[in-house]
Amino acid sequence: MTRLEKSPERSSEALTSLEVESIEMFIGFFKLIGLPKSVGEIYGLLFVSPTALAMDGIIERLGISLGAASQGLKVLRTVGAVKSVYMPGDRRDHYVADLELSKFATAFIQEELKPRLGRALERIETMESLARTLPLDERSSAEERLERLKHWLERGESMLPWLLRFLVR
Amino acid sequence: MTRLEKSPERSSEALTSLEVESIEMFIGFFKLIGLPKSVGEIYGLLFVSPTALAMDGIIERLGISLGAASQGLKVLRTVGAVKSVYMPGDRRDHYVADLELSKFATAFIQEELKPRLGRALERIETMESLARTLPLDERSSAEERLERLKHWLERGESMLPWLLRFLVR
DNA sequence: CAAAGCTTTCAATAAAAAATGAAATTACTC
DNA sequence: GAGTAATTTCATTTTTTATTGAAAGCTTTG
Repeated sequence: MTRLEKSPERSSEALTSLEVESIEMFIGFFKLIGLPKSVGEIYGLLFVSPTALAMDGIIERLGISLGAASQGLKVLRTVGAVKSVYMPGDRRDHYVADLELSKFATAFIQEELKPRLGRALERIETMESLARTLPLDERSSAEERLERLKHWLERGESMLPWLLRFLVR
Repeated sequence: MTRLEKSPERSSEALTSLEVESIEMFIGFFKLIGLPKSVGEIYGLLFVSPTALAMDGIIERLGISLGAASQGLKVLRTVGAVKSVYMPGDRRDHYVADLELSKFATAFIQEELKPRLGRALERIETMESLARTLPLDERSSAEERLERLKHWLERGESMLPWLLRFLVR
């Protein structure tokens, strides 16, 4: 059975302007949530790709390294932004962009925002006990501030479920 | 009229545990929205400070450089996270933390999120015209994806005013 | 208006983050 | 199960970002 000549498509051709636009846009979005350029590049390319792409195709097209591609795809997979698709007769993994864009935001909220708010609220408990050991004049101002911060964090925390619901539809 | 001996308070004493907790917490929050450590340090210190602090006090207490302090305070001022307070008989500026914590989030939304969404939506227009020049088979998949992304971005944009209203009370 | 105090600026340096690619690992094929 | 293809890992290098501190620029004071 004759096997593939690897990625015969337009692997090493220059990026089209459509691809460039997409890539630039997603680089920006991903940077916003703290992900490196290479991750945005990969997603941007996949987003406008009409076919699933194998890792070596991505590498050639974007001119990034093996390591960056592998790690970038791992991130995208764990965030659910990309999924791999079975291609009969080809042993490479092939990737497509998952179009549920809300997943990025959701992952960011669940994995960054929510835990950070939780930890901050714990920290405030600690700070409140520390404040109780202060001389009275300093104590009251510290306590007021902590109270205020706590309030605000709780407010933020209470908003997250709503936000998540909004995002998933 | 006898003038100040500069910052007679506890300027160069080690940080208290309360201060350390506060600083660590704010470093984390500020990093989340892409601001450097020094900015978080300054805000964290000011947040639990019962008195307004001058720049040289901040420098001594935190052990950061003049430049970092000046630039950090500038950022905090422009974001509205800190305000300077007049201290009679002292020509240095004195800073206090603004307790309207929502300002950070608001500034982030107004200055990062909103413009980025706007630019992305423009970009999509461009991409839509580019897509129209594609061969038919590629064209329809690209158009579907763009349509979907556009929808999602518009949704996000429509949520921002609500979010802002929620944050400001 | 000169001198001193305070703040900002910015070129140089240091620290952190990301990318590279060779080597190790895993998975598939015959 | 040996051989090869695909993928991951990770020590090193590159790039990016933040910090430093000397010098310049304001402002106040006497």
